[in-house]
Amino acid sequence: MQNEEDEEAELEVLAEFSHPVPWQKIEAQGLDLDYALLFSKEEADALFKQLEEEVMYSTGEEAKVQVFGKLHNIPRRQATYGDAGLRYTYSGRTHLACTWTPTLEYIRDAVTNATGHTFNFVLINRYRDGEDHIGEHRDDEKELDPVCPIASVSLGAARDFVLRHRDARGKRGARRLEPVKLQLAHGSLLLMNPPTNTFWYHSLPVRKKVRLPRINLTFRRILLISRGEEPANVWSL
DNA sequence: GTGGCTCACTTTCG
DNA sequence: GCGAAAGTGAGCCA
Repeated sequence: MQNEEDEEAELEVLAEFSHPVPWQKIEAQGLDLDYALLFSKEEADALFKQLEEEVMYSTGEEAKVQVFGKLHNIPRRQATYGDAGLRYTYSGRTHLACTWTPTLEYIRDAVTNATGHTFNFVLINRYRDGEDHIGEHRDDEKELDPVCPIASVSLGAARDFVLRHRDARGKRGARRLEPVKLQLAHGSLLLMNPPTNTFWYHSLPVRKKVRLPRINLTFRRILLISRGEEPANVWSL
């Protein structure tokens, strides 16, 4: 009897977030992605609005990066939230994660419900319009749990997302591997499964025609460091 | 000491 | 005008 009640309670919890998620699998050499629409338009609209009110983005020196000897403002806004005490470094600067907000916890739990994975950290990138962007990079830091995918939730304007194999980059790519291009929609979830981030770089290029903002949340699981004080290095997409 | 890697802006080309 | 690609260096790390 008790077991039946437990099962019922568990089903209620699951139902809170359960959406019929029709996953789309995207595969190439060393690349393994799952893409789905996680939130309805109405729910995504509401979440976007709440995040606009709740999220506190980095300012000042934390929002700058040195590239080729010159200091630039990063072409987007960034914030980090997560379990207490988690830290990360960005271009030589260490940041402390803010504690979860109710909206971030809701989205995190929805992602967990849809994927079966748990996350202790989220990097938030806000792209004001199509001029804001991020260059090619990988999220392959050793502090990330190697078996846990990185889950990317998109809210707001749809933006192109481009992946390129590491051997196809540079003046003359060693191998002819076509880039993989996706459009990340409002309310969508993209899972980057291992070993994608070992072999593939990803970027969010400039798109002049995009006039509206986009908020991207990349949920990760950072391994807790038992000794030493090395911070985790975390990027984005 | 050395080599690999990283970041965004500017310029060039199609 | 737009998008893609190349060229640009200081700092960090193994």
